[in-house]
Order: sequence, then C-alpha cells, then structure tokens
Amino acid sequence: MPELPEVQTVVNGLTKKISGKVFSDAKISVKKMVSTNLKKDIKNKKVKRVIRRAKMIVIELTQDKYLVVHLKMTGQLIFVDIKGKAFGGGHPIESKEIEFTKPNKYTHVILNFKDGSRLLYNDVRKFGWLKLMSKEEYNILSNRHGIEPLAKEFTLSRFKEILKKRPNSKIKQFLLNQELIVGLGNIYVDESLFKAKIKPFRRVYTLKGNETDRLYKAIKLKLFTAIKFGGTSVNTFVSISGERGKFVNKLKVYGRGGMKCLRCKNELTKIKMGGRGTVYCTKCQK
DNA sequence: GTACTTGTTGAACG
DNA sequence: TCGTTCAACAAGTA
Repeated sequence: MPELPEVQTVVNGLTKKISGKVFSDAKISVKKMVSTNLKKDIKNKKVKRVIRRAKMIVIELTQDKYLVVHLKMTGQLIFVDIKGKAFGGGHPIESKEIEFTKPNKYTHVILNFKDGSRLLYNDVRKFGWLKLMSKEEYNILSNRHGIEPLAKEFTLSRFKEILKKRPNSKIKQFLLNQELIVGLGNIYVDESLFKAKIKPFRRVYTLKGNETDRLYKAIKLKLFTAIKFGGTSVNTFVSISGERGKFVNKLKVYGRGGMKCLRCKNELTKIKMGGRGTVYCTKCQK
C-alpha cells in the first residue's frame, strides 16, 4: 500500500543505486504487467535519474523514454547489486531475507543492467505495472494527476482554490482523488484528518477557515514526517517480517479501530467510506 | 467459502 | 455535461 512517502522512500534509495546504469535486457514472466514494448526497447537505455510523480516511480532514460512503475498495493522494486546485496524501499534488506536477493515466486519482472546488477519487481497480488513510455505518453499520464502536496506551488491559497472545485465532496474522498491532489491514500488521509480534528465525512464546503488551515498543515506535516521515517511499510511482502518503515509506529488512527484515541481516550470508530476502511474519533474530530 | 485489503477506472445517477 | 457515488477489478491472505 505504498502512498507518497513510501514511493518517495523507494525513489530516494533507487536514485543513488541506479543513476548512470545501462539496461541490458528484461525477463518478464507475467506479461500483462508490462507494456509490450518494454522487453525490446529497454536495451541500451541509460538511467538519467529517478523521480516520483504521484504514487508512481519514474525512471527517466536516455532517448526521452520513461520507465514508469506503479506498485499498487503490494509491489516492490528491489535493487540487487553485483555482489548480490539487495536494497528495497530505500532500506537495506537484512541477511535473514537473503532469499529476496534472488527471484522468488512473486518476482514477475527482472530488469538487468549491463554491469550485472539488476532490479527485481515483486508483487504478491500482481496489481502493479511497469510501462516504458515516450515523453508524450508520460506527459499525458502526468497531466491526468493533480498537484504534488510537497511542491512549493502547493500553498494554502492554492489548497483553498482546489477545495472550491469540489464543495460537495466528502473531505476524505476529496483527498483521495488523485486528479486534484496526488499521493494521499487511505493511511495518510485518515492520519491527516485526525491531526486536523476533522471528521472524514464532512462536506468540503462546511470546512471553516481555521479547519482548512489545520488540514493543510496536517497533510504536509504527516507526509514530511513519514518520509523522514522511511514510510509506513505495512509489509505485506509474504510473511517475512521485513524492514518496516518506522512511521508505522507513529500512526494515530490507521489500523486502530476499536482502540482508544491517543488524544482523548475515546474509543476510535471504524466505518466504511466509499468502500474504504476509515478510522476516526467521534469525540475529538469535529 | 467468505470477508477483507487499495488505487484506479468506468458506469450509473441526478 | 458535470459532480458524485458506487461497483468492479486486479489476486492473495486469514
């Protein structure tokens, strides 16, 4: 369930590892997860840099090509160096998980570099994808997505403008809509709304100025802090208790339905909103 | 067998 | 046509 901070963590790790490397070939065992041109076109392309756009990993290649990877719920992109040491999600994988330096039953794509190192794409549920696209295709994809909440253009007044576009939306669904603001998923929406003391089903137009202000600050704070802690790896990667992103210890409401509110001791309520599990405090979120 | 998990998309509605 | 909600889908776990 990688959201913005998790994807950023992967990107931060990857960029150090693979910038300047040249792809040699690709081994694809699950064809539907990759674009048909990938196997042929990845050869001899060099990695210029790795960036994040929304929840996608974007590997910029020479000749104006873009390798775009979406991890969806359970995808992992693991870099394995020439010595066989693996790095995933920005965290070195400890020796007890040495088997993940080798392809396993969840490894569906292997991208080899000319120097013998490689990238493994693992995905338990096969929801993710890897697409090799042109600059035009990438721009179209990027333009379908909204503003980056950590970019300096995302100011409070900009946030208010975007809120005005969907006055009747429930605030949770507004925040999950990637066409408006990108990167927030179920975890960080629930956490931000708790921090801002706003109930998830409040309509956007009912938010007071000070609430909007609190929410704006909460979103930025939660995302920044989560990146600092290496994301929230609720590690669904088989049953191995891997290197968990340390933000998991900072969660205030996500996954805590029925437990006590850490702010007011009230029992946290869990409901469904738009098919998503949603946890909030009926007492201190207004 | 069934409920549950999330990001995304497309259908259906008013 | 638009905003909004809902269902479906991917595939596996508990």
